[in-house]
Amino acid sequence: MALDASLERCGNALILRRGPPASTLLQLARATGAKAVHWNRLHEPALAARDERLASELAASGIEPIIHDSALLCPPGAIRNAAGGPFRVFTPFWRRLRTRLAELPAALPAPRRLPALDRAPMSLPLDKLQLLPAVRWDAGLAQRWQPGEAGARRRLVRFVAAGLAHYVDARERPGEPGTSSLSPHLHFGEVSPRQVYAALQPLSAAGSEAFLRQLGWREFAAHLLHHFPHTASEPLDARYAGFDWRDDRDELAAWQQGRTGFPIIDAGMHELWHTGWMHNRVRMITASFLTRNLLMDWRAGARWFHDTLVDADLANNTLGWQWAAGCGADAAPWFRIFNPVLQGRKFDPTGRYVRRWLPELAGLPDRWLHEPWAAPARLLRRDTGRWPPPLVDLAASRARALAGFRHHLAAQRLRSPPA
DNA sequence: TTTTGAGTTGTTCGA
DNA sequence: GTCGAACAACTCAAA
Repeated sequence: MALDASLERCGNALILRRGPPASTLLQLARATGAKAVHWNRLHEPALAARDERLASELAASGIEPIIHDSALLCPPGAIRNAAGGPFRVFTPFWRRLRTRLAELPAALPAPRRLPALDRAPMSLPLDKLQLLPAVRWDAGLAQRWQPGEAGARRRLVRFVAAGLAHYVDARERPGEPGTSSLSPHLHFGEVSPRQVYAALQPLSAAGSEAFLRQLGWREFAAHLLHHFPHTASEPLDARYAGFDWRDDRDELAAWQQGRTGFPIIDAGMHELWHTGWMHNRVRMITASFLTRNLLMDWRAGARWFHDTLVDADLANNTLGWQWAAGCGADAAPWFRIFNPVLQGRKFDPTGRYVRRWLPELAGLPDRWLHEPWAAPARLLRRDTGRWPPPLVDLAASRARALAGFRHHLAAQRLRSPPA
């Protein structure tokens, strides 16, 4: 209840209600004599449409809707290419957005006082909202995250002071705390990208530009979903619309539960399950594995990530999965298939990440850590002996994917030859 | 207006 | 062991 605590410090309190947005807010506005309702704009298409309806219903009842823009550095409709259309390639998009950052209005501080009402309206108790799952799978999340503005602020300050200088090198190594871990806080609006931009000033520290560029990806994802709202469920690259993805429930479950036999994949899926978060490098490796080595529909992977990530964000998730599957804007080319053994060796060379999430492999020497099936039998102790054999053969599954994509794209060309 | 070059995140193969 | 080529096709902006 971090928000309630913040409001209390301003001399006020949070009021919880449950019901259809317009009628619930109208009732509350009448009970308190409010003349206006303020909120921040959301850009996810369904939520933007809901809020637009809400605004017109409030206005029709004489309550002024006042909408603020704090979720993004720049509203998605505002960035256009020379032809007036949306960008579909990141770098030109980022160059354009980058030139506009200096003109951003500064982030305002939170108000010190919010005068309390004479008669406090009724609030539902928090547990009435039933926000927590009946089966408490979420115990590990509380250890990793501190929700609320204070937790977000602390993370931002610590990252700028200690993380930024090593960001360029450390951000690719999942075994080290090299990234900001701000994603859930940004998603829930506990810190705004403009506050992050302000905290990075004067942008002279090593890593500032590289980190800012990652905020640029967040903007690009929102930009794409805004201009191409169908991409949450359909590929942006229409050539892939009819691709015949495999559908194997057992293999999907093995991937979800981290039982593929590939340590970097399984470590990632365990990290996701236990903390609600996964390092970005490992998101790419696990997504490449599902969509290419297992040749399964990116939407199945996107759904799992959306259900398990604490930073689950429709725009970012869609961009990431379509990138990995090769069917999005500026996507990985179809022939780029990550090899989980090479990726593991390259980005987790000392095995810190794999050993943290897969303790049964902790005793294996670095040399074999990313391919336990190839280790000499004398090194496999009883605990590592139960390690599942690889779910697929890497070379064969790679060849299957390449043949499948090549065949599909050739058939597409026959159907619709280039103009 | 047309041409040209670059573009987040790789792997494999053969010289 | 190292290195370059091949693996395609398309967007965008600068020249």
